[in-house]
Amino acid sequence: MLRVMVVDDQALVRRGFALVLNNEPDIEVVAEAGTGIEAIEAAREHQPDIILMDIRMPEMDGLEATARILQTAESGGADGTPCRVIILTTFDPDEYVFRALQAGASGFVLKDIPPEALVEAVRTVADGGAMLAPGITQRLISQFAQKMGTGRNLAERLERLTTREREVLEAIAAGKSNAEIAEALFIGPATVKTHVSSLLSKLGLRDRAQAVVFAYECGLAAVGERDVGF
Amino acid sequence: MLRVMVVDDQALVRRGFALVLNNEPDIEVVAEAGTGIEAIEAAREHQPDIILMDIRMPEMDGLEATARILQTAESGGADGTPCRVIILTTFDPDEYVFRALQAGASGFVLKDIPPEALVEAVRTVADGGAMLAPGITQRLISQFAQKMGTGRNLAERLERLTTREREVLEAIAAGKSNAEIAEALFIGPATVKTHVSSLLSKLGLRDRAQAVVFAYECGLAAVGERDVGF
DNA sequence: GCACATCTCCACCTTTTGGGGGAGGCCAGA
DNA sequence: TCTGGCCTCCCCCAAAAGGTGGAGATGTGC
Repeated sequence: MLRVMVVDDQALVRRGFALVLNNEPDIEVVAEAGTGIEAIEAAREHQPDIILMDIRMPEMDGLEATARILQTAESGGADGTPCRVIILTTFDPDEYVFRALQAGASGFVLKDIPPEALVEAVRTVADGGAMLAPGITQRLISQFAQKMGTGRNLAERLERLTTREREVLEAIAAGKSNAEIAEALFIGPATVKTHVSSLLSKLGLRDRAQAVVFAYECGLAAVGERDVGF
Repeated sequence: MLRVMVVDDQALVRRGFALVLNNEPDIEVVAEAGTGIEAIEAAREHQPDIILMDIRMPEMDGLEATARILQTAESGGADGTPCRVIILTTFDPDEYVFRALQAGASGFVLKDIPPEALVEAVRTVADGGAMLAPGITQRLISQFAQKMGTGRNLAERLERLTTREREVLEAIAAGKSNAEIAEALFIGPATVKTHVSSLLSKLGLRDRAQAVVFAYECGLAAVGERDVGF
């Protein structure tokens, strides 16, 4: 039995969703909340599997509440069910989607979703999947493809470099000094300087700082690969 | 009427999908293809609205074919319908998803999808949305949140900087030299040096190259914002 | 064999960078 | 009022970076 909690500041909306969900034999609405604060308390008390969360609410909005609930759920740890959140909203501005996914939401659907689709979304998310409104999925894909696709034209310039020069460029993009690069590649500092000069000239760059920018822009380096512990 | 093309190297699979789709009053399977090469030709000839594309195929795989079809569709331009592709596969390794989205696919679903869901996916994608298998959506979200989330802890370090120092850091991340930064901010070169020294020390960095890395990692700079024309 | 590219290193030089000071002006909060 | 942070700029200096030109040792392909 899927234990669901519905969070929305409008009681009528809550009742509507609860009705639809309780109509399913394997779904049970075990709690309701009207504000973010209430949601956090109720989540702790009732330990639902799924939370349907509105964004606009008094006291604390749904995104903030989502972040806090999922955060404590993680730190708590001992839960058999990690509890997953589906954001339910009337609008779909990018910023909301963005923050919702950051907060750890597993779904983001619009309130005009057909009842069957809502039920399906709940089951999908409970099953470990994620469910986004089609338009949102579309935008997520676009952004994803864009981030990954920018490298295409620049990657051609990359091919003009020799293997060694690419290795040096990678090291530069890791924030290494010439001396550190020499050590890492088991070559002399003078050789590193040769490679650096060569790759800068081939790529039309002026200094290693620009080389770092180039490495990120063309995909040779990517955000998240590196620990900035230097 | 939605004009659909089915691409799969197994004739039986094609017939199966065609049967399901032709059963819908508003959907018509107008073409079939058994290889990537055939798919490209058939797409040009029949101009379908939606293509259901298998990945594993002889001669040319579905991802390559997808990329080519969407590329020529873009360059062709004059099409009323841009033609959208749904990848249909038995497996879902990350690499495939990745390349599929890069190639421009609007959907990525597994072949064990229920018939109704497939029909819904076709309609959704034809409507401008996108449809991914729940697990894939989940992973896409994770990656997205990860990319965006890395900034959190680092962004705190950012807050230790003064406004001016952040501006200088942004300029550094744009590949500017101290002299160029001075010009851009209407201050003297000496002042720039002061700010640079200060921000490097505050962030625990050694040189401007590391500062560029930091800017990208914490989200101050992002791939795609910059034209690497230097 | 010869041409060609790559990788390795050297020396010499100029420019840039980064660190350590110090100093004046400005403004907000105690 | 005075303190402290911020922005501005200066000096001097050492280290790092970048450019130029040259050199020997490998290959690989014609």
